[in-house]
Amino acid sequence: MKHYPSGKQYRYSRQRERILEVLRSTQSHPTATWLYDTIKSEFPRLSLGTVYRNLAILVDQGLVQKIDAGSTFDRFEAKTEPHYHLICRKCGKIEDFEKHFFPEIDEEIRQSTDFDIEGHRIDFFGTCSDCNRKS
Amino acid sequence: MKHYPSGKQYRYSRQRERILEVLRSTQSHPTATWLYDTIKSEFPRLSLGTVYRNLAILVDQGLVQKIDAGSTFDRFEAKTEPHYHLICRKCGKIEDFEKHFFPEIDEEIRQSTDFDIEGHRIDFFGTCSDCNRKS
DNA sequence: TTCTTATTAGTAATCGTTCCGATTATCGCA
DNA sequence: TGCGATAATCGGAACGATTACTAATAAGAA
Repeated sequence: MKHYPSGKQYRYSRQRERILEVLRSTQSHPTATWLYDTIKSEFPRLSLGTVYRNLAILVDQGLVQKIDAGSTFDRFEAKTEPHYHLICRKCGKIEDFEKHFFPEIDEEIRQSTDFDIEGHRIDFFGTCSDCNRKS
Repeated sequence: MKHYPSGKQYRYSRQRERILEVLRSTQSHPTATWLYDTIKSEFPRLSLGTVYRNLAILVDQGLVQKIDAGSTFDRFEAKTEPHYHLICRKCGKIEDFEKHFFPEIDEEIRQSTDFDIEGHRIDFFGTCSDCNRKS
């Protein structure tokens, strides 16, 4: 997703207002295309690019969260033991973290949902030591 | 990624063996393209499709893990309070989970790494109640 | 209203990933 | 060993989500 500068002042747009309304009114976690299809009848000339651009702006404003892997690429690893990942927000580097594992949290979750929980993943976000040194 | 049936018998392939070797020998979390570039010199006629297919097979065999968002689409939500996600492995549905939050695990991780930890994400994987009913 | 400039629509381009047909390699079995 | 069945490869085209570009439109200040 394109990065929009934090703190920028944006003009009002009916499309963006409506995108936020729809996002707030649903329990699901929509894709850009689903939002486009949903609002298209209200804005017959709506463009998919407009949906993407406004989502990026809403993320910049802190009104919307994007659920992703922190990277547009699939990444692979041969380590199959349970472990967590440290993901650097600046350079995208992924490091393994193996000092702690929390098997007990699966059990805590199982007690409050009807999902059949198989396991979990934890990603820690932050800045790696290399990027810290540079800035 | 294409799904390969679990438990299937696969024939030996030099390309696949090498892909696994390289994955096991690196600390990084490579992309398919990086693997392709890395072993291209050993297999001058290597195809990128071969890398993708063999990665999918290795994942099926449990020898490799794929790090992704569980979906090829970006997904968005307007809920900005901290919460976790329940992701259904069968239908891809994402549900919010808000009964527990574990702020203390950031602190535990901070003590054993030089990453500057800002926060974390937890995704629980399993089967949703709808899919459980159907099967 | 008028002027400036951010936003939009429409379309083309990009890029990671998957698919397809022809060729090659693996491997069970004679 | 050699044969036959078929899985795996290669090369390139196709696909799908996302981004980039440009002319037209709309927001908002004066």
